[in-house]
Amino acid sequence: MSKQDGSGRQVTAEPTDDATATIFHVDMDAFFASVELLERPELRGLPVVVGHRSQRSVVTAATYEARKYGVNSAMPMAIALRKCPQAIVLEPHFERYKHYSQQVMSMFDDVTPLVVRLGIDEAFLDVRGSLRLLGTPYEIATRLRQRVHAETGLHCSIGIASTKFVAKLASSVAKPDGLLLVPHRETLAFLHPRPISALWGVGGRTEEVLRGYGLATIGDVAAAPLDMLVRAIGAAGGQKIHELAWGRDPRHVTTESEEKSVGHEVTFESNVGDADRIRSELLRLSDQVGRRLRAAGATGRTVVLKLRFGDFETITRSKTLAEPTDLGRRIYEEVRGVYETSGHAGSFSRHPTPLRLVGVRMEQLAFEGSSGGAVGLWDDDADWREAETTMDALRARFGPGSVTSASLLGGSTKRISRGDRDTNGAAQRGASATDAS
DNA sequence: TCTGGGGTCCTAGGACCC
DNA sequence: TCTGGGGTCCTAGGACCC
Repeated sequence: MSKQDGSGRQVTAEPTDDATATIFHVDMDAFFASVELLERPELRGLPVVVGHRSQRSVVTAATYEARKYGVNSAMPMAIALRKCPQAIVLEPHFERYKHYSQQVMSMFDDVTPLVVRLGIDEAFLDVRGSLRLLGTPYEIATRLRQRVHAETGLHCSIGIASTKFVAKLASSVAKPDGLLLVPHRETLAFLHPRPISALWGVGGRTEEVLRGYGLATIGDVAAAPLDMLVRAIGAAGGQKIHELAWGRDPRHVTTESEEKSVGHEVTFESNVGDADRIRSELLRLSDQVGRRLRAAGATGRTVVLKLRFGDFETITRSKTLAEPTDLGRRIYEEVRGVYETSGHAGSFSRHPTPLRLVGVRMEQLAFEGSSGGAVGLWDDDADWREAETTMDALRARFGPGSVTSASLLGGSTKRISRGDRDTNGAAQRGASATDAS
């Protein structure tokens, strides 16, 4: 059924030129960790994890040597180090990852225009239109893997199938540094023996529920009556996994869609009860969100405040505005209003429940040029827009941390900026330049 | 020494309108 | 007079994914 290819990895024996399987899922192997090892080749073969060493951090990536000890990404760093005390912890360098990501993604673009990026280290490709020019899917994938390694030193795995879901599953089976083609007619034989947790959308909770119904494999889900699945996990989810279990997945590899929300959040090193400190974080986060919106040419209509308490209980409170905005200052006004009425700052303000996380998100985005008409603005907002645009320019020149809206707001928020330790000398200079304008 | 930060999608209830 | 049905918007929470 399957054989080893030249690099010692599993591939299906036949037929490798199955033109019904043209969808690739390309997944970089232990991406962040592998990029770090390019700079630290002496650490090859050792258990390496990427992540902060701080109290509340989690593992961002782990080499396969570390995974042998049960270490996985998203695992609390404390637990990872308990499982593998000799693990070498490296700080993440996101700019580096972005750089390699762009390099690799542009190689995908050379193969086909039908590329959908999934985060920083994965993509779907449909090579349907490239067969005549570039060869069979198997040949295209083999050359692509070789090129990625030759030009970056990184390894990737590729799953090839007739649908996205099966391709993704195939790449996970092929990992690491592998290639697996599942011909269309072998789809069900490939799917049905696998555990339900392999289904897209089935995480820990859903797996538990489905196991309660006696379902263990994808084949069990395929054989289960649809109304039982709907009763178990809801209408949409039930339908979806039933379709996936039969190898049906209508999603095409099409160009990416617009973002639906933009947000930032922060987990404190230790819980914070002080409402003023929370307000200053909200200002900083609102400012970041506004900056992201302006850079994307978008405005948002709904602001969402997120609070996580010491016991991990998480609440959100939102408010939809009459007018959309892309200004950090407006976002802050609204999110602060929501915060003041959330009960955290209000009646308990003398002894607020300590928070472990605060977040700010904008939803209901509208993009420049898209329908919906012009954004209505108050005169006041026009002035602020000018000020924040100036801040954007200063940041572009002097660095991201050079100006903060705390320094810009001045006056009543001086109290807040005092707690903002990011404000440095450059920020002060930037702020006065802005104030003068 | 227990849980990041960026998101998407779904559900469900209530308000409101016709 | 004691109560329909459909549609849309808003809000809150939760599961899941990378």
